[in-house]
Amino acid sequence: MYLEARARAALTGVLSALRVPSPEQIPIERPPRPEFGDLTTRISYLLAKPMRKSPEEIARTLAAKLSEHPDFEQVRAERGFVNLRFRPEVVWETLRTILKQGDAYGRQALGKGKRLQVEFVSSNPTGPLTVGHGRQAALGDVLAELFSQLGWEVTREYYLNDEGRQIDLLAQSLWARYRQALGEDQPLPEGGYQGDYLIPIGEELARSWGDRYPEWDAEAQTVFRKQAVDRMMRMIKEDLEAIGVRFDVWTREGDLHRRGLVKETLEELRRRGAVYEKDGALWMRSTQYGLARDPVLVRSDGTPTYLMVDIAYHVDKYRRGFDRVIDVQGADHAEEQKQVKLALRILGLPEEFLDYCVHQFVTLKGGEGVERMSTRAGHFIRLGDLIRELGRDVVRYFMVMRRPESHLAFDYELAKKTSMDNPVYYVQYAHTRIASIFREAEKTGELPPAFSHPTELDLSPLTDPAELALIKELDRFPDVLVQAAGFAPHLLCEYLEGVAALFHPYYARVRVLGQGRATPARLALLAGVRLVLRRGLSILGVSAPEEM
RNA sequence: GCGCCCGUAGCUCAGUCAGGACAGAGCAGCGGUUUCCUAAACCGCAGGCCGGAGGUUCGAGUCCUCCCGGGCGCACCA
Repeated sequence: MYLEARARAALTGVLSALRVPSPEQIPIERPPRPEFGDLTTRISYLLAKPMRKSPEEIARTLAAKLSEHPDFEQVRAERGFVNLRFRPEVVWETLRTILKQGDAYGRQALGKGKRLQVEFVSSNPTGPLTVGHGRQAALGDVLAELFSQLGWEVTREYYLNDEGRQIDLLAQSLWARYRQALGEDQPLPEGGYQGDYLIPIGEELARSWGDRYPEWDAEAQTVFRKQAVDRMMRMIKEDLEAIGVRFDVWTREGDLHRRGLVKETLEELRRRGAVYEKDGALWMRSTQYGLARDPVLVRSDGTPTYLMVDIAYHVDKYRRGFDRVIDVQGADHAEEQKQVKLALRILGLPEEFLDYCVHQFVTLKGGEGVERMSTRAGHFIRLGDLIRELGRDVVRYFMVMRRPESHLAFDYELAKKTSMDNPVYYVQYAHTRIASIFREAEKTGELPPAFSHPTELDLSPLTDPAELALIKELDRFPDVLVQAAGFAPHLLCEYLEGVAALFHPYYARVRVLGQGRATPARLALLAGVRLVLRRGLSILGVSAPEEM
């Protein structure tokens, strides 16, 4: 970003000197090949029409003028592009500004003074978290952290659906397990929860309660509902802890009802003419607004649907003063999302208030087939088991290393490897190697009196192309964070792998310690690399180990 | 049937939002490298009509239309 700003400044100056109308946005990009320079602009293509000249000719004019600028070592007009290569002095200055910022490097003020809520996981308390929830947990947590880096005040929230039919079904399933533990041949209810995880809980309840609840009556229902939800939440919280996610706010569906919010929201929708009655139920007029169907808001038995409560919940989020809300959800909720957005529009909330980060499902590569996981059918892999096997770092990293809207084929064999084939270790090991050099430097007394005054560092020994390339890559970090926050955390993974991929060969080829004047300069470079790796990994919630 | 997402190297994926220079990475494959800050490494080679067909454009992996293949959704479930 530093280099881009310098290039932009230079280009703006030249355009006005040549009295060329500068377009709103001067495109400055990284060229596809290093031979084309550090940065490139295709501005000539944009100016070709208004100036009635060929891009090649414009590029030549711009290049001639730009080559007088002190920032550039080389300026070339090639096929209509203007390719820029910076003088090493400018690159060294870049490293100095990075080191000066220290741990603040990459932090930005884009969202300053604004409040953001990220709602994610929000898994129903009907079973332990699955691998699929793991993707959502990692995604939501990393997104939240990214926005926080960009200056937003972020709240992580979990919506807890602890009422309704699924919970009844769960409670009855647990009761059946309890009866089974007492030796009774009690079948699970139809459509009940078949997973093994209810068996030990049923056994435990049988031990402490004995035969106290022989019938599935009102009393048993109340008791088993509470018991089931409590036990499931305990499991879920354990799994969340294992993957390293902490929520600031837990909202229970029951609270929304108690506060009268659901009723109130329904009334408002009705007042705005978006509700009608049919077959004893209340429906929303979604088809009038171009959606495929009208959904039910209140069932004929008077209970609100999940959608109705969800709408009310989002109104509540708005009232709580958030400027923006991001819901991380699986692709199977697409229809629901359209309905909620429509309802909010009808209620007069701003269009940009709510955004969905939609992600596809996780399958296990190399496993038996690609069967979809289902909590109800008891067919799933527990997130907690995966973390115990692979570690939090690997699981978190693998969950966000692909674009959310792509299916994630979790490569278990690769995840299990502790070699640098595993991208997590590849990045972490770069950090470790640097840490090791600094430990060694301390021993040999080559560690300069800290890098607290980077302005005084003599970086001129950094002339190796790999050294300059590394600094230019470090310069991208703030920009990568902005891009990654656009629901694309995988870009941060790719970036970190790229930094590591520049560092490892450099490490293998160039010695840092015992190189006279070059040593402090190279240590400064390494300090910059270490800083960016540490910052990037920390945003992903992955550790940056000193040793491995 | 309708709607949304995906289809890029043997495999897993970037690049598609803002169209531009001979299409990138990792793994797998093949070949090489180790007196020195951890070889849990490094270097090199090979590998692709970017699912298909049209269209827009000076220029299309990228935009538009249609088709094919895969996933998801189309409940008074959540």
